[in-house]
Amino acid sequence: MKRLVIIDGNSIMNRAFYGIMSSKMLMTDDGTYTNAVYGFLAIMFKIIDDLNPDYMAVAFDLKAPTARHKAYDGYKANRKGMPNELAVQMPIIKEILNSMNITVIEKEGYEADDILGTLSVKGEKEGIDVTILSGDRDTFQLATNKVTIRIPRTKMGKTEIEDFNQDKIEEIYGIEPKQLIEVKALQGDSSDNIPGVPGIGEKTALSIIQKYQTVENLYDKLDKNETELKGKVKENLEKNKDLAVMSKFLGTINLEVPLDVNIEELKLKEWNQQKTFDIFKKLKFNRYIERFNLKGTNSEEKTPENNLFEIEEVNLNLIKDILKQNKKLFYYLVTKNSQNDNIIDKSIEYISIYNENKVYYIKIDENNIMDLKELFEDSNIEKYGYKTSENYILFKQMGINLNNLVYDAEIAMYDIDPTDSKHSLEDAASKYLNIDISQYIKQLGIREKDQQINLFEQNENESDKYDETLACIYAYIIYRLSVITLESLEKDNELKLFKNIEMPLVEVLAEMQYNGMYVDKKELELFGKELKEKIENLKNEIYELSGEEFNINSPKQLGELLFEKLKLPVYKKTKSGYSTDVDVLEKLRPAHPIIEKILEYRTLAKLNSTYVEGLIQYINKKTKRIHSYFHQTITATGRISSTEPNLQNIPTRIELGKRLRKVFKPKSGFVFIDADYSQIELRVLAHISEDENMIQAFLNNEDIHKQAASKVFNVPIEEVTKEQRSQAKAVNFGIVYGISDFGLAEQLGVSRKLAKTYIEQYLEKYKGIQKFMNNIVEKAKEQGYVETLFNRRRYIPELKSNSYVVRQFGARVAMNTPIQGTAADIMKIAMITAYNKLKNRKLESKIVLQVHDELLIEAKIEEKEEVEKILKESMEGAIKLKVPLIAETSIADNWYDAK
DNA sequence: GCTATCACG
DNA sequence: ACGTACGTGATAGCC
Repeated sequence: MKRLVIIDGNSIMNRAFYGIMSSKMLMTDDGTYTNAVYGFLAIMFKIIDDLNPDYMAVAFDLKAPTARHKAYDGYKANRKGMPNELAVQMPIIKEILNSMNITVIEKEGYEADDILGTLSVKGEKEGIDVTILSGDRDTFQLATNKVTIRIPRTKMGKTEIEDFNQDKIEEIYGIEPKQLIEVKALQGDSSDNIPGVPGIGEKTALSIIQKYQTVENLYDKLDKNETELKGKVKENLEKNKDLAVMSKFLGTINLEVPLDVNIEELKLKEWNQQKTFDIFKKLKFNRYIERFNLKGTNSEEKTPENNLFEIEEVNLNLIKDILKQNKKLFYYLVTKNSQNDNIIDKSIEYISIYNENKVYYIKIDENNIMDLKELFEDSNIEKYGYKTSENYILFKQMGINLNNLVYDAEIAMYDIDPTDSKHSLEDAASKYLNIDISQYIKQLGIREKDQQINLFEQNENESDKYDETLACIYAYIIYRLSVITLESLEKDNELKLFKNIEMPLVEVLAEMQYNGMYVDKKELELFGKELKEKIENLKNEIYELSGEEFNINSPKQLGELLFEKLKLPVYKKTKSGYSTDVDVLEKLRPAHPIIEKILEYRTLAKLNSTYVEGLIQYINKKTKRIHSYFHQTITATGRISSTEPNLQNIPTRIELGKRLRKVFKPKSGFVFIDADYSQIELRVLAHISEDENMIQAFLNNEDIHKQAASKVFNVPIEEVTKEQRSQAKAVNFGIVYGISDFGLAEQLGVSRKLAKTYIEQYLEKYKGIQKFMNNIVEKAKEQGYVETLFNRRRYIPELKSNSYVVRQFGARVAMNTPIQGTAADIMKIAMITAYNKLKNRKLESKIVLQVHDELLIEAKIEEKEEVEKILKESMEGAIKLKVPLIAETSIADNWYDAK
């Protein structure tokens, strides 16, 4: 006799999820729970072992409402949605079933139960033994002596099963299985929110059905007053006939679901080995891999995963020989701290290299430095590395020019997902390759340094061996990452971005860091002294006005003074107490003379601590310059960021702060050439939205904020007041940020209603922008991400959030990222172009700083005209848009005057 | 290590 | 009814 097993997918997943949850939450490296999937498979494999079925199918519910929902709003209304930890596992189990060639059946408008029922009838008709595997007893109504219901139960961590066929059910309940529908009609079912007849429980319902067989017959007899029922029970039954009839409908499993599958198609087939292996590997289901002896293609390789890795200490000449054929160098640099005043205070200790399933490490010293130089300067050999900007500088400090750099693993991963902040090779190995590096090293029996606690046991060799092994694994990981991430970039249409923009930019940013900016330390210290004197005076004035001494820098203490002692009005609160930020203080300014002093104190304290004291410590003793890091893999939009120190937020808006820029100077014989993109983000917006009005404004070289004011306030352009222009400017900013009336109102200090009319007016006049904003959010929801003009991608999972606030944020991000990101891409192109022109023409002028829409070059006086032209042309010609790109340049002897 | 604040585009 | 402008980094206070 042939046998068909039909599994109730949702109910078994549910069982498995809650069954295994308590003991341990299984998880993959990226934090996806796998416990339900694991448990489901355990149950499924057990039934396959037990019954050796010929056919198999798994039925799932779909979200769409069924006939039952349509008939009764309350149906399953008290069901909570499944927890997210379970929901994420549903697609995984389906994928696995798919790889095992086990049929998954789902049908819109029907529940899994209906599919189970329909298939079981079909199977029985064809003379097949049927077993239904389900977690709940609702399916008992389907039992016959050919259709068995199997219920798994978890007891003390072990799964036991119980089978129910017609005989067994009759024995237990004293009625036929399908009469359970009648029982339920009277009794109801709280878990599905089926009402039943009030006052009737399991015992009563069962005894009634035992006597009267069906609901219809019962009511027939009741009508004719032919029953022995009496009292409350009778009364309730008579009063609630409607409920009983509807409950019967709700509780009846549909046996006639229109399914276009034949039993023959459900025949169990060979698994797709590779696919199943890949998934199990990813889920870390190693026990299943072993149990079914699954083999994937990569398991034959010599990799850290299977302990076949060979590590060799070699001479660099061997590597040079090998690479004569290969032309691809996968390397990782190990550094040590340097006592010198290096720009990055490290030097190279040794290098590891991967080549064709072998890894090598080479100690670097005076003897082989020339070999290293030859290798890395060879422009016929492609370099594949990690944190290559830092590599570039480390090499440069040794007199080596890193040539033909084609791949940086960190940047590749950043381009794939710029919002992922995990950048380490450990994270990458686990995320992209499913390799657990620390586990692997443990397997080798090498202990980490900090685990070698006992001094007598401490072993120099072992500690070295640990570092060497790790470095070798890193080189191998870089190789593997290059394969997988380049594929991924190609798939996402980001390969050009990576190859033509991101990788060439590495050298530009490294050079910027290497060049640094000269700072006149004496002048900076003098400025600091001036600040400190003023701060001291202000401090005393504030103490006098408040009548006590306190820490003005402490928002807590300041809040207590202002709002408790002085009883000033509270406009805004923070999580931890009163807000004392500028907005609040500005409002309070007329209320008390102390406010003005505090504001001034704040400004000066900030200038002194962040920009005077802060900057001084970064002046390199040897070069007298500041060598900030320019990070390429931090921002969500593609912009560069700057740290240690951040040179992208040196004050400029307030005059006193701006004076700081006077201490940034070119070296003697040089000048600063500064260039600023004019309105780059609005120009980008005009281009991608194709808005006619905004394009015209830029083509005619109009004042864009003035034009906006004229549109928003409906006045001729000549009559726009200063105030109106400034308000419209804020609207333009708002548009770029992904406008909200609240935000604009806050910014302008007007009512939300007024802000709303501004926005409506604006979008009414700039129809193209309105269309763009709507479309981009829709598109982002559909595909899950937005892109810049150069296909830089940012995923926006926020759009799927349950929280309105988070979804709104997602929408603003969808609007802002293509604008800010495209502007960032354009600037990167301009930088690469300018850099290459300076380099190719062997000019001595150097790019020293980028501030998003501004580039600063330290130019040799003799080269200044040529360089100014290069800079302007590189920026304006970076790409041709529907509107011109304008870069305004100026030449000066310090950064302050270069504006 | 987190929070509040403030500097920039 | 809810509670928001986009993207960053550094410092000081406080637990």
